[in-house]
Amino acid sequence: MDTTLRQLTAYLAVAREASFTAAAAQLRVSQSTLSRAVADLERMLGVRLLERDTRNVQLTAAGEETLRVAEQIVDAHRSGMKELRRYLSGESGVMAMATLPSVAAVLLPRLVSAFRRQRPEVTVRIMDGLERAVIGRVLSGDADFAVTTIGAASDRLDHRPLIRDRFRAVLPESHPLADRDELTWEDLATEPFLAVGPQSSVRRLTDAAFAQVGATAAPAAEASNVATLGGLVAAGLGVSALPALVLPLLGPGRVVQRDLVGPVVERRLDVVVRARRTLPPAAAAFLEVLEEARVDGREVPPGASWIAR
Amino acid sequence: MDTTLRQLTAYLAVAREASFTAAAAQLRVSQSTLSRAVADLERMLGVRLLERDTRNVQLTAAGEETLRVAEQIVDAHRSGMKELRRYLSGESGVMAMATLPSVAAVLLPRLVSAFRRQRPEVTVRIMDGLERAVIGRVLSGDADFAVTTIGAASDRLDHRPLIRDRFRAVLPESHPLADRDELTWEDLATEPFLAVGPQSSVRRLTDAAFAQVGATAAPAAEASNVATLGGLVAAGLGVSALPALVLPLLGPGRVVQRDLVGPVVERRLDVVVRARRTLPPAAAAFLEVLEEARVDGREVPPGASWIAR
DNA sequence: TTTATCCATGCGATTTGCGCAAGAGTTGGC
DNA sequence: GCCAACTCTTGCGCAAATCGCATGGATAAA
Repeated sequence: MDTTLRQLTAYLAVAREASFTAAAAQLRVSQSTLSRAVADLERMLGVRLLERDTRNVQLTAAGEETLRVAEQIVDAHRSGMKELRRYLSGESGVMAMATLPSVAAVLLPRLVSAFRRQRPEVTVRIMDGLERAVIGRVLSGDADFAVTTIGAASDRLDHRPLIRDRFRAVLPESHPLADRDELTWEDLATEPFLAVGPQSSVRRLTDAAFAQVGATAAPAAEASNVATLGGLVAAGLGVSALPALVLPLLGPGRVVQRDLVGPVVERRLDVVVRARRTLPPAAAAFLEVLEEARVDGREVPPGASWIAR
Repeated sequence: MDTTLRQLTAYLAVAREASFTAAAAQLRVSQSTLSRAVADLERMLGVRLLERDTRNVQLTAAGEETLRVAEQIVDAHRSGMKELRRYLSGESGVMAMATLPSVAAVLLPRLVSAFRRQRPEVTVRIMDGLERAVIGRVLSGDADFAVTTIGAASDRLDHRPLIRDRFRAVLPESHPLADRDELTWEDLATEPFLAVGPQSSVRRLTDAAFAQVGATAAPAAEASNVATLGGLVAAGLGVSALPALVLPLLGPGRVVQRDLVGPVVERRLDVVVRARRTLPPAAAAFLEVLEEARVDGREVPPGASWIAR
């Protein structure tokens, strides 16, 4: 047989109070319960821990040592469980997410800031990359979840829509088409087109949109970095089309943006998690913040400050 | 309600083995017991810890964290109780004793060495001093016990005889009385007497012995340090009488020792402990060594190596 | 399709835990 | 010197927890 936490806790209280009666009041059990618990502990250890006459309770040398050990054990239990409960409630721990660079740079800062104010002890880990890499992070478990476009379904992943992000046209400030409030993909097809790199999920969508209106010309230039793209547009090399969320990353160049229709093209950002896996509590808490922010199903407005509330 | 060690241990085994059946075999309980214990733990924490289909048992993120915490707690209990049992058996801990300088220097070294060989992890603390200080150490609890003469009984102390230590005469090598094999206190009374300091328990006995033979002269000199006394005797300033155990401390001077009778005077060294107090296990173990060394009631022989065996 | 394996659960027996109340011993006041 | 008050111990009975057995349901392997 081995000692139980119950016994150690009982002994601890009695030894600290130097009284069975006082300890019983403190633990809200009857005094006889403690008498038995201590007697059992003594029997199991084979030593007298408390020297008790009817007036005083006094620790023996063995009792002192047992007190120290009992304190360690009970405290390890108490603090361990407390820590665990904080983890389970999402108050502490690590929240690891993977997402596209635009989401990471534009959407997350305010949300993370709000989340950290709510749960200051959660470590937030953000890994950004292109869709393929982001999905890979989730599949490998590096990330608890992702916010990303998702090209192909997988039975190893679950996903649900989070936000719709509409493409807008991007033109040099002085471009003739900049007069109009609204452009079409056919309008863009008449101009040299500046595209993002072929790995980007955005590229898939622009290619598809042009194909839909029967335009097949290759891009005039490609840049994987959006700021570079912004610079090229500002320099008058051509026009582009990008999701609203990406626009703040265009950089300091003088460009203008316009509504883009015919057709309206959106990319959909989903929350992606591993199938049949429960999220770590801190990550679940972050997802709540994410979805509570009324982002759900909403479209990203043209301005960048849409999440300000 | 709070988690019990039973539950944590059960979860630990299941999580480590990733199998209820294997864990049950390891813990030698039925598989249903573990199934319940884990379910209870999950219910109390309000989280699913193990994702189990009929083929695999897999930890959730919460399960991983719980595993870490459970390991800490169970390990703290296991190692704490192990340490405690070692302390209680006297294998570890501290043995603190107080004793007279002669005992400390002459009697203890061999005993402590034997004891340390037997129990290498016990710290031995020896405090030496004169009787009054030694007794004080025991009363204050600084020392677990003492080996000392004990002048006055106290109801706060228990004591039992350990060893008898006979006084012997000490003379300059070339002294006329050195011819004889055996001297009397009357013989010594005819010579200048070199006494130990008035605080020493030895002094009480020499004074009493001289009084018994009707000699009342004051000592020719006093020295609290026995080596000093030895030097004085060697220099021919007079003679002395000291317990056999003290003689090895006389120092390098050329002195001789002789049996001393008329009357035979002994000091008795007792083991002194606090009344109504249990000894720390390590101290009790040392006392056993002390009393097992067949010292009990024996007289210190003239040579210093009497304990060599 | 059958078989084997694994976890969950109903059931009954046993053990454990608990409080009440009485007992025993000591202190302090009258 | 006796009694009242206080404290720990212990007998007893009840309630709850714990356990193992046997069974059921589900799935993977043969």
